[in-house]
Amino acid sequence: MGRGRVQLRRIENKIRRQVTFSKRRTGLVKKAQEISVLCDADVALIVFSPKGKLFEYSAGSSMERILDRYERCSYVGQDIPTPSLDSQGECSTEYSKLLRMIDAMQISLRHLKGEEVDALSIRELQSLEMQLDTSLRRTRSRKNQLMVESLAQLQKKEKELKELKKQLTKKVDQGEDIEPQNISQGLDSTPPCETPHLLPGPISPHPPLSIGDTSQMNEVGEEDTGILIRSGNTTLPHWMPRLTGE
Amino acid sequence: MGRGRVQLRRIENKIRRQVTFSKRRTGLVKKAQEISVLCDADVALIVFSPKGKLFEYSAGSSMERILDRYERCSYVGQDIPTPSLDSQGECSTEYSKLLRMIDAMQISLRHLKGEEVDALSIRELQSLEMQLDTSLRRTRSRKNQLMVESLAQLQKKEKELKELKKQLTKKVDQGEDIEPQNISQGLDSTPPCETPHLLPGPISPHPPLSIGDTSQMNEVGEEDTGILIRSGNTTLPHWMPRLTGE
DNA sequence: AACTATTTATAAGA
DNA sequence: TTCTTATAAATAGTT
Repeated sequence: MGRGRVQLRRIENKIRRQVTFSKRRTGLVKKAQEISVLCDADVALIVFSPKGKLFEYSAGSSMERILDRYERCSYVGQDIPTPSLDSQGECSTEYSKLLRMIDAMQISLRHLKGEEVDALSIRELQSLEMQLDTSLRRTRSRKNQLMVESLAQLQKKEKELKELKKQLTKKVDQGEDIEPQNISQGLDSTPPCETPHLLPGPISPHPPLSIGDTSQMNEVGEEDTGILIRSGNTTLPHWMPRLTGE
Repeated sequence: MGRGRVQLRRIENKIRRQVTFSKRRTGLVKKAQEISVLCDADVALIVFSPKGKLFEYSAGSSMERILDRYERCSYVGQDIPTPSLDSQGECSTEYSKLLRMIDAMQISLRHLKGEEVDALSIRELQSLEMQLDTSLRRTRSRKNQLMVESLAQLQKKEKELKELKKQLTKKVDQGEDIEPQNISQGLDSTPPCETPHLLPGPISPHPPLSIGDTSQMNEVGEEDTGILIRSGNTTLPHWMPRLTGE
């Protein structure tokens, strides 16, 4: 996408490489954000420039959360790190203990994930079934609880916004000046539901990739309008349709 | 890039969302690879589909390496030269890795057991819910399969016994002598029921007759030699009561 | 999974 | 770095 065909190899010219890096990093982040929004996915992106500078971006959840989740997922079914040359006897004793533990846990995990159930007896299957049933109940219950809370928050927010709008309209009609801070105050103060995924992040020193659109990636803005309702409308969270749709 | 302008919001149509996710995920990975090659950068990309499936990609270094580096960076602020492969504390490095692994797995286990679900976000709860639902289906399906097979075996056995009985009665009526060994062959050779789990492979093509409860199709389906159960009496297996109980 | 009409991303240039 | 522009790429809708 540019005036020349792209060669898939390292750009030798230092300047050009730096420029390309900057541009493409921006593009990558934008793509990441788009897939997150469009497809309701959690995305984490970590980039180290050749100079060792860190750039990070996450969408859907915080980076920390996504990385935790990643570890949880990737460990399951993962082969156990090679017991690098058990050199010391003491070491390997403890080590093998852990290995056995991991082994057992992996089996449990697989069963709870419905894998390898062919290896189970009827008795075991029954107990597993009960366990899963309980888990499912609790999970659904908790999910519902959060949804209800979230919904309440949204309704409250909507109400506040309407009120605010009314006041603003009134002031404008009176030709008065409006304190921007008032607006912020009105919109802020949100402890509630599912974090919207702004960067809590440490990095990204350089800023504002003011690319042509609503990029919410960057800078640690101290304040933020926070939750789900940006762009001043009543957009509902992604799970909302389920309340009525199913 | 497509026939319509892209709306920056969640795609409601499930199919379209899934397709878009797949396409864009591919694109994202490609971009990540390109920036890595062109600009000599290390890139790590982690994506969770809305269903909770993990996709990962890394370029320049291994995912593990990049995440380690990330953690170090995010604590401090700037890069630290790559630590050459475990050179010093081989033992403790490996060991602590196992510990972390165990830690992560324990959390997964708890969640799958419906414990500590309060710590999860709505998103995560949804994905957990789907996972559990799948597991439950599979477990029930497999259980049913075993029950059906077990039942079939029992019926077959019963039939054989009746046949045997008929023959014996006949012979007795004819006043003939009967070989005790014949009887033994017919009746014995039987450990307790509930043995259908020694099979190496998938079992039985019998459709899951709706015995226990409603369950869905199971992806298993292979040849079956109809081996199993060597049960030789008409004692019902322990799970029988549930057939009527549920 | 393939095919295009379009929209997007971006390499060069300024 | 940022803007502009010509062009290469990505991809939404369709088959």
